[in-house]
Amino acid sequence: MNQEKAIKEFKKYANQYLDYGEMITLKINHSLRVKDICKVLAEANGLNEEEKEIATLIGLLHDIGRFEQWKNYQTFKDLDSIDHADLGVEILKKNDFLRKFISDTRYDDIILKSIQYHNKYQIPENLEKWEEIFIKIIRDADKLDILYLYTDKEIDLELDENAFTKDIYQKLIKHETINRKDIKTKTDRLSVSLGFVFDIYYKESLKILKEKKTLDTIVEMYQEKTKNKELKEQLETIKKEINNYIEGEIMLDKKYNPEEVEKGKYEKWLKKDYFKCDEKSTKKPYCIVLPPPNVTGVLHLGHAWDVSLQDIIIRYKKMEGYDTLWLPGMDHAAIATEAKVVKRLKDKGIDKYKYGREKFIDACWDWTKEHGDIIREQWATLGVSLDYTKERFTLDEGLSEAVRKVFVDFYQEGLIYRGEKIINWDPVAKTALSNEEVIYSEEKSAFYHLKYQLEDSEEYLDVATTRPETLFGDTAVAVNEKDKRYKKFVGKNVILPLVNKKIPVITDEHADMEKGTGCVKITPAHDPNDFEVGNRHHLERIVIMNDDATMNENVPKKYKGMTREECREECLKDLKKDGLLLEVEPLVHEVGHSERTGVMVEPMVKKQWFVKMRPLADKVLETQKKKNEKVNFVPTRYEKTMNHWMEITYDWCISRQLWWGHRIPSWYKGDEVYVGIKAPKGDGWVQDEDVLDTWFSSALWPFATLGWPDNTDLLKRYYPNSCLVTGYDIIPFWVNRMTFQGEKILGQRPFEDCLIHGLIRDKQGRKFSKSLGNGIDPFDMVKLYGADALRYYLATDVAPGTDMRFDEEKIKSTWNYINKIWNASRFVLSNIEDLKEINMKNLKPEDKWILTKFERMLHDTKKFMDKYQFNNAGAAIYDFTWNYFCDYYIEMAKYSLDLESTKSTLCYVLTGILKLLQPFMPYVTDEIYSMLPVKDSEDIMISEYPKYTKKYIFELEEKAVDDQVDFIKKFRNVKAENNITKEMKVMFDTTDDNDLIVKMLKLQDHIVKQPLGMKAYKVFSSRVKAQIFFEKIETEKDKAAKEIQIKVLTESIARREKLLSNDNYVNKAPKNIVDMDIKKLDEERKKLEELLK
RNA sequence: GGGCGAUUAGCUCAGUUGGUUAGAGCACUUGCCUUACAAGCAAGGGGUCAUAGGUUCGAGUCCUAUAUCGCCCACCA
Repeated sequence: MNQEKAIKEFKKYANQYLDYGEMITLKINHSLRVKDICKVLAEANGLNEEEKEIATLIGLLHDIGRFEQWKNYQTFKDLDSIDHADLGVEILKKNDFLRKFISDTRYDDIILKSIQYHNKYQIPENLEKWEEIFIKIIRDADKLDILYLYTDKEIDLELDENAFTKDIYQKLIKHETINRKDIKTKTDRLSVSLGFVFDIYYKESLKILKEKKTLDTIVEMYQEKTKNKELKEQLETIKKEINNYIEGEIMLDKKYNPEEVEKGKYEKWLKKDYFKCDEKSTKKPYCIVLPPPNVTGVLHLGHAWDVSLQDIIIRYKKMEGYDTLWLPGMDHAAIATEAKVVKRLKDKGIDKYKYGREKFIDACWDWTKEHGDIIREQWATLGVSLDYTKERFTLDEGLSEAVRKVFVDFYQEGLIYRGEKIINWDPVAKTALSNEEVIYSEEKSAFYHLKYQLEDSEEYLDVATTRPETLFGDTAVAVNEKDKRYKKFVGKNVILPLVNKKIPVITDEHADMEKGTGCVKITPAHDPNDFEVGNRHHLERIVIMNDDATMNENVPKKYKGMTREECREECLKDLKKDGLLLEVEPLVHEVGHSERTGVMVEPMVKKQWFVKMRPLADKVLETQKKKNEKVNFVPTRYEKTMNHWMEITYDWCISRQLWWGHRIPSWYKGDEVYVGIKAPKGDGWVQDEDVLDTWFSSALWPFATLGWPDNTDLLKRYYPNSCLVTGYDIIPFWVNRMTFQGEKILGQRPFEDCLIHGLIRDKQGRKFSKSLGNGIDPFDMVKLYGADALRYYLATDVAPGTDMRFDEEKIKSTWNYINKIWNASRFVLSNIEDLKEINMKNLKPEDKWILTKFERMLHDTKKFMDKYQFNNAGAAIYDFTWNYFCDYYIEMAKYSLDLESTKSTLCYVLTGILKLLQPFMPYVTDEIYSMLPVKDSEDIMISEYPKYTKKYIFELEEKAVDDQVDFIKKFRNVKAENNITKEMKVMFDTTDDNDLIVKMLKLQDHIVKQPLGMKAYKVFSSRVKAQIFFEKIETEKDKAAKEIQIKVLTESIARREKLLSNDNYVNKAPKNIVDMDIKKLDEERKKLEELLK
């Protein structure tokens, strides 16, 4: 039969891949090539081209594993002539890349396992024996990751002469970039792709078992085939076992799968209204308002960090019995959003100004809706418990009302005024900017020394400037009064170059004798300092630029219409021509750029609205001195950041020449100005075209969202907010402004605590930026490791207030941690199914021990949680869970799983761990909690946080078991260090009950009652003493190690002896510290004695 | 120029009012298929806590100076 026909035939069966028998028969009969089998199966599984290729590779990898004679294979001569399995081995041996590739995917384990099993279950001679092995293997199936069973050589594949090895080898090389996740998925789908191998990949087999398909089918099939009565009966038993297994033990997959766990949970929580606050509740209120993300974009890692911290606080407080409100919302982000919408329209060929204000604002609302939906979806993915019924927007009706009221009130009080000042002008967005919106960056430039000729004289002034093009706006030259060099010039006029206008030489303190030449040209309309000088000397302000920073009619015709940059070039040329350019001195200096548009900011005189800051800032500084009224920053050092800002702040320019935002509630008619919440009556009034700085509205966020200016129940209950969480970069923009607004408007701090976190950087410590291309999408991390792992990592990686370097490895290791919890839970759950209630009677010492350890950990954890030290809280729980509960208690519990006390303890402690972790990992804890046989509430997130109780502190048992653990560790250490193996015998010198130790160390077959006549090594803790007898040849290395140990011990003993003989120390140091030293000294002496024997 | 912070293992970070032999994760070495987990278990190696002084019975921790790095603010004719 030719290959084509065979493939066609095989295709028919490809979808029924569960029937191994058929597959084998087919493949054998048709001599199908592995390549073709893979291809067909890939197609049947609906894989695309690329996946198909990977599938083929996986097929080969599976195949490598079946090879047994690899040890005999010596050379790698001819790719085409060798068996593909040989090739696999050779590739493994010779190709580092592939080794790594396979190692990364854990395939080397699979391969090793398969070889091991190959050895364990000998290849049978005939079908009868084959069945026996098959039964054995089915019995083992639930314990194994993967099984390979080879029939015999006859049914191996026959490769045709054009073995595909070379081809596949090439492909393997090509696929360096396949990541593990892909392999895993594809493997699952293809785990039965090679019919000549029985590979029951665990996950697949679980599915199959659950669906009661394959194993039943296979068992039945072999029941039919076999004539052996005994076998038939055995198979029947297996069938029963399988059924029990399906119904009983299998509740959780062997490996933690975040995708499965997280599916549907958020919807469930929403449906049950778990996130809603309860204004009517008698519980204590706890409120956080979410820093509203800008609707400009989607959430990034920084947001994920920010919301994770808040969610942890909210979930913790909820479990602690508070009525929690976490109020979500978004920020209209005036200039940022406007810039994005302008760009979007521009891409469509639409000009903002031609489009018109109304239509433009509609376009902004469309943008807002689109991005709002994405952001809400992202919140859901992260599992954050926001109360969506209270969601707000900084530009919604209520906020608009609040904004207008504040504006009008402040205006009437004189805290808001309109005036001409130098402001930072963004010539692209054509709007004013606040100081905070200007970013300074270094730029290469030059000091240009210009010749300002004295009127009617040959003498001149050397005026240095970095901006020669602004000379058209010059109205004076200033020198310092004390500067003797220029005394004679004062009061005279100089000729302004290029325009030949006379301007006066004046004295002003602004001119610094030390700097430059000591002469400053004064351009009052285009420099903040010069503006001040101009005010002092009543100088004319000549604005020389249009709003787009091109030169206007106040410059000579030649330059009109040029950009700033063009004008500078042209001026320099002309100055040089006239011999007025004295010197060009290269210089690097900081130049201000617009945060949003990136363009160089032009200082310009403009009429703008301002908030008078001094009285507001002073009020904050006053309040911050009062312990019970101030905003408490965590960490406290950020208090200084705010205070410093409050001290140096000056008037806040709040008007923006934009369309998207709160329009200024001010109307004009001729010279008349009306400021009010509503438009004035009568005709002819025109409203101010400008809108307010976005931070003006977000500064009202902590109370406007709760209903202010109405005195609502919500406001009364949740203001001041309990806590605010944000990054330190936002302190000047937002935290400060919320603080003075809250204190001014409501007379109280906006929030009691302010938890500050840092910025996220990449692994090299660089900021994430688009230009570097080092951005990480948090939701890619969620896809790979789950939201729980991401949240836990973000919350626990660094101490509060510090920057974080993003490290994917750490998220991976968090996955490991969750997997550990997952598996511990599987173990516990499978052993406490029949538990009806927690019964703490007849506790064994180890039960009391773990309960005590738990209580102690709980005590610490709560302390850390209350101080927002999630890194410490996380570490405390981690240490307990892994190093005490998993490594010791579960191991100890294995010997008394039938006792109710053990089951109760397991359940109690596991429940406790889950509850403590719930705020960090809401999804996986919800999943496991839901399977507990005994629990105190429907879902974990509404359950009570464990309360510290002395009831479960058992100091005696704690010490006793601590000592046993100490002994176990020491014993293992001695064993490992001395290479003591199976032959050892152990004798306990102490008569106490050492049952637990014997079991934990698996010493049952090694106990002797009398000392043996061979080398003995003493192992002792405070209470347990034992001797290990073993044959040992002491090597040089051992001797050297012993020497070092003796040296270290001797030094330590000497140090301690000296310390303890120091009366100063013994008298002044705390007793427990001294006692500790005495105890340690004693132990060290004993140990040394032992070593010197 | 003013202010704030950092410097601890190869890497990323903890380290509480000064107190046991300075910890964790990853990486590394050795052994292990151990009935929850091999993405695991057991054991181990690895640190002059940036440097120099000081206070103290005792300093990673407090003080002073220096170096390096980072951030914020201001200035920049």
